[in-house]
Amino acid sequence: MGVPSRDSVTILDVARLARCSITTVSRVLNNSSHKVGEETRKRVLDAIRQLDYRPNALAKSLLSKRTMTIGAVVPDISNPYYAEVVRGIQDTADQEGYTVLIQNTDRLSDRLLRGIHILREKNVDGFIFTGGLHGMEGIGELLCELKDRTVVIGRLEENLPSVRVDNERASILAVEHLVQKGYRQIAYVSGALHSTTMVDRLSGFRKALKQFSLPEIPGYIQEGTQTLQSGYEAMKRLLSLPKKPEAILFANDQMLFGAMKALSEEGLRVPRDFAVIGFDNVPLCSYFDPTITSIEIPKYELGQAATRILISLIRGESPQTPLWFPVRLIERESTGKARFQTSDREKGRRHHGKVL
Amino acid sequence: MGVPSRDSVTILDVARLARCSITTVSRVLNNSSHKVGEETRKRVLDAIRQLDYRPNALAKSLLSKRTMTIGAVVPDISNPYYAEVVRGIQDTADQEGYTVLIQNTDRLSDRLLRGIHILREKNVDGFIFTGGLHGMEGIGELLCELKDRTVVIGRLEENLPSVRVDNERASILAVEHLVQKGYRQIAYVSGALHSTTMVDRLSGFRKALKQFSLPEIPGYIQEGTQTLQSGYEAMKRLLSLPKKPEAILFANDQMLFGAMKALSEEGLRVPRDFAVIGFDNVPLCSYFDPTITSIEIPKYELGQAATRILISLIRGESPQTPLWFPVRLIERESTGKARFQTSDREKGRRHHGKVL
DNA sequence: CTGTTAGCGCATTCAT
DNA sequence: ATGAATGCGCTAACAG
Repeated sequence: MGVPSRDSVTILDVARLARCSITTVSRVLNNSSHKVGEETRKRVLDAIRQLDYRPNALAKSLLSKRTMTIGAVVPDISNPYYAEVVRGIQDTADQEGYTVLIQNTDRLSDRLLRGIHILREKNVDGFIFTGGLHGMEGIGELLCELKDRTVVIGRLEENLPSVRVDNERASILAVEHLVQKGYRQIAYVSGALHSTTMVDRLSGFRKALKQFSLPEIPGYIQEGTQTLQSGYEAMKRLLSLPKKPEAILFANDQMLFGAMKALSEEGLRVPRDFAVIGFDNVPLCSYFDPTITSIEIPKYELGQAATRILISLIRGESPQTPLWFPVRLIERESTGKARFQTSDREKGRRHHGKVL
Repeated sequence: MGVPSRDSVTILDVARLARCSITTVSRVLNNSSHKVGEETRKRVLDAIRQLDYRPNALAKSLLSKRTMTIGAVVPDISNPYYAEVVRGIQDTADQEGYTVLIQNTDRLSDRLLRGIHILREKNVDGFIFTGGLHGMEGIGELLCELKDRTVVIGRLEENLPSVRVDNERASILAVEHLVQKGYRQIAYVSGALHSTTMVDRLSGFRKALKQFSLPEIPGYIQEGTQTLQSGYEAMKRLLSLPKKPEAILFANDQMLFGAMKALSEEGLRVPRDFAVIGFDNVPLCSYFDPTITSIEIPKYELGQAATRILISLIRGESPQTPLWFPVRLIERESTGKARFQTSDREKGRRHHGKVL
């Protein structure tokens, strides 16, 4: 089926084979409201099939000013968190006939700018930004220029359409959970603070300490870089503190997993010696030993919603925004009973050091 | 800087402001070999800046037949393995001024077809395929049509330019390592066999058994689906076997991690009770407890090389292909000494059941 | 050195 | 019901 067609079958070729004008071909192609004779239509359809004709999206776009392409600017596609968000974007875009162009920034402001530049040059119909740069200069006005075709996941820029999760509240939720479980000396391992998400999670943690009248002990807030290694290192620092925490909240699961290694190296166990809780609820959480309590962020859904909003923006509609997404705490073993909680008799034995 | 320009500044606007013809503008834009007067050039450059003019890639492409876009067809971008490959593709493409359009197939043949269709319609200059569908019909001739602008990572189709790793040899390497460590009852947990990669890893395992004169014991080859859960389940099945294996090779690290949970649920430990070895060498391997021996696949480099080859193909060159990439075995604790190997006195106590 | 012109492939007036 | 002509923004022949 299909002639060994050269790649450049144009609408003109079809018209010739169907013995009609390109206008007519165009009409059956886009089933235009203009009436086309049954006879002719059939001939056209036939010609299209025979030639394996596919309309050239470029030419169409040049005319219509719409490329049916949206641009997504993300920190790093190989980061599982963003990979999931992007998948949500792609699937949703695909359903609506859009295609997605991705730019990685590695959280570098010049790469962000460059990414936007490239996407504009490629005439994308709209933009989705995620992985906000905290405190980045100059980006604001640039984005405002694109206000009518941009959606932000998070809060890169206040007055842009956006899709969000309440990271502050999520941290509070986590601390509340720990408090209910009887933990009071709570430490926090933050991610790098150039992301608004990480800024919010940290400030949520601080608010929670206040709210539950917990002490903020010096050294109990460590900053990592979202990586396994940085979690490992942060944990080492926490372990070297004179007064060790009872529970630790990590700004993402990766750092938590890194920290687990630091713990096992010292013969310490979770939740016996420490309670830990993570952020993101990656699949491994339910397969780790012990299973890990974590705050679930609806990554795929964020991408999906952002795309839906963007497309409706492109269509000239006025979608509701910002759209808030709920976060949930998934309780697992890692925040179970600690040794010092097993019985009243053991009270006071808390910090007598590890037991082999 | 920059007038609040409507988004439709064309080359004509620039020409008018610079009081010259669009040709001249075009010339300074692409620093054409045609000489342009210093005076004029300056005026043009100025106009461009004032109007914040950016050439329309669409129009350019329509003319040049080149979109500076390449299409990548992958199983699933949210799979960390492919996310890494894609990052290699994107970075390399970006360096060369190309942009990347990604299509996810979820390993469904109709989505593969659809993906190719979309990419052709968008006039990508070339294709990269990865995550080969094993035994897929009809795709061969379609791909051959695109032979001069397609690179395959793996072996989707034999006679296409490609970048490969020797997955068969990798399995043999793994088994060899286990044999050297003194293990002989070796089981294998495969991934889903619709991917050529998984087919090769399995056949490599079988070859290795022969090569080292090891027994292929019934039930010692399990098939999973690359997920944590399927690894967990496969391990459960292995544990229910009358004669349990001494060592297990997993076709990817995810399944191995899932299996670790099954082991710990039974109070079994690695490498004390079982040696395990994975594929892919994901970062977590060095942070897990115990650290995991794994076969490293140069994912990023594969994407990078495929892109380089594709671009040189597009340029009409004749790059060397197929290009083979080496695999390495990264030895860690998970293939260390087993209990039955600790001393000669313990010989014969091998399968006396677990010890708490 | 600079400008005029002719398309690239298509959708869309406006005629017929 | 059908077609001829126009132009989207740009580059490349081809004149001057």
